[in-house]
Amino acid sequence: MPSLKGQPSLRGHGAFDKVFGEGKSFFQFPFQFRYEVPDTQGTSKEVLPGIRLGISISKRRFKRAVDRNLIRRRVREAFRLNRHRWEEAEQALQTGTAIILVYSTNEILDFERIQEGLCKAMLRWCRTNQP
RNA sequence: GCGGUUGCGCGUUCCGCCGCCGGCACCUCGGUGCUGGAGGAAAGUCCGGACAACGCAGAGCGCCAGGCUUUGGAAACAAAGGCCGGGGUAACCCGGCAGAAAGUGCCACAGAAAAGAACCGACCGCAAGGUCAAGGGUGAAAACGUGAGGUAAGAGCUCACGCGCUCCGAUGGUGACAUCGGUUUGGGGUAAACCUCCUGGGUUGCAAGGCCGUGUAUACCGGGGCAGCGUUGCUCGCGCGUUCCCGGGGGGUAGGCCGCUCAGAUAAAUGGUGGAAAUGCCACAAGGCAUACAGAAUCUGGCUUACAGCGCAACCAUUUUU
RNA sequence: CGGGGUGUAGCGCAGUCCGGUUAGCGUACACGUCUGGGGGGCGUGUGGUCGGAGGUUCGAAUCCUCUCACCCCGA
Repeated sequence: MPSLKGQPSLRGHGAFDKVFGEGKSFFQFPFQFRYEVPDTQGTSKEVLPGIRLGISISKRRFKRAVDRNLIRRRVREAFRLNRHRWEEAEQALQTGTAIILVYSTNEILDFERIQEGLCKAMLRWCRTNQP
């Protein structure tokens, strides 16, 4: 998974399983957006502040490793370039949180489409976080 | 010029901006600078090797792989050559290679018979019976082919020529083998059926294996200790022993480091965007579209599979001109 | 990254080791029949590139090689 500067990426079997098991989710094309519920009695004490991002691309959908690499890099680049748009919400968090983007379509989308979908998804996450 | 065959090689390049991973050096401790950063198949994991753990006196059985020759190689395998079969006008390409006369098995249907065969048939004979394997039909496959002699009829029964096999000799070649001569013989197929012979392989694999840390119930073994019980009424001694402590042992839990590499990974870094150039296709033009197959995970030698295009060399066929 | 397995009617499976006669069974589907009707029983029938491509063989679902899917196991 991508190691973004200053923001550790989401890694380790335990972390992934926790988000998939306990977290909430919604769907915004082309992603299934899974995120960790922030205030769980302060159990995540070792976690650094900010967003930890995980990207999941199914081997079932894309058989070739080249295709999975391409999609993952496009998603990560889109996240990096548009990060300023949800910076306020990110800094409002007291503790860190984890997000997993599950790429849920069978087509390899170009960068513009991925960027559009990612921004919509992130802004939607910001709204659910601060009502 | 056009088309083709073979062997090699390349398989996009450059610049601007914003970024990623590793290493090194500074230092205000998370910034700055320097530097390295996917392939010919990295792939499939089909064979090898290194390396690691375990096993091992020596040998055998079993299993797996290979099987013409020479050379290279640790082995897989490769290159050149030989023979056989197939494709192409040609250059050339593709496939195969010990043993079926050591033995066992199988050969459906059809057919008399599928391996030491006899139904129809031919001949002798009144008949019983006997001799024979030419011709017939079946089948994927039927017991050397053609001609002549021979015979009751026939048959490699004999002869000539041809084909194949065994052995011997000569010449050429390192050799497989080729050519020629002689000799013996004429009894299918299948070993990607069992098998025989020769050669190679101990087994399991980096999730191997080692170190550190975390740390809970305790089958079992050894040592120590309090109380207790037994051994004679008591003491010593000896034995037993719930529980406690220490060590061994097996079972279970989340993680880090080494192995692990001047690419070197905790779920895994090489990207995004803009502009030129090159090549191909389309178009009168402006211009437009496309640039393959595909992404390292201990390293390495092969094999196989995928692959848009382009360049070079040799050769073949065809057309035109000289 | 290493081991290992499975592809056969719409669905679930035999057959593959040891090649040959018709690729079989259950279920589903269609028709007939038993019943006043449903359910169920009985009978008949339809339905197969044996995952794909080469090879060995007279002959391949079966043997050999390559390839494509899917599924297990191993910190």
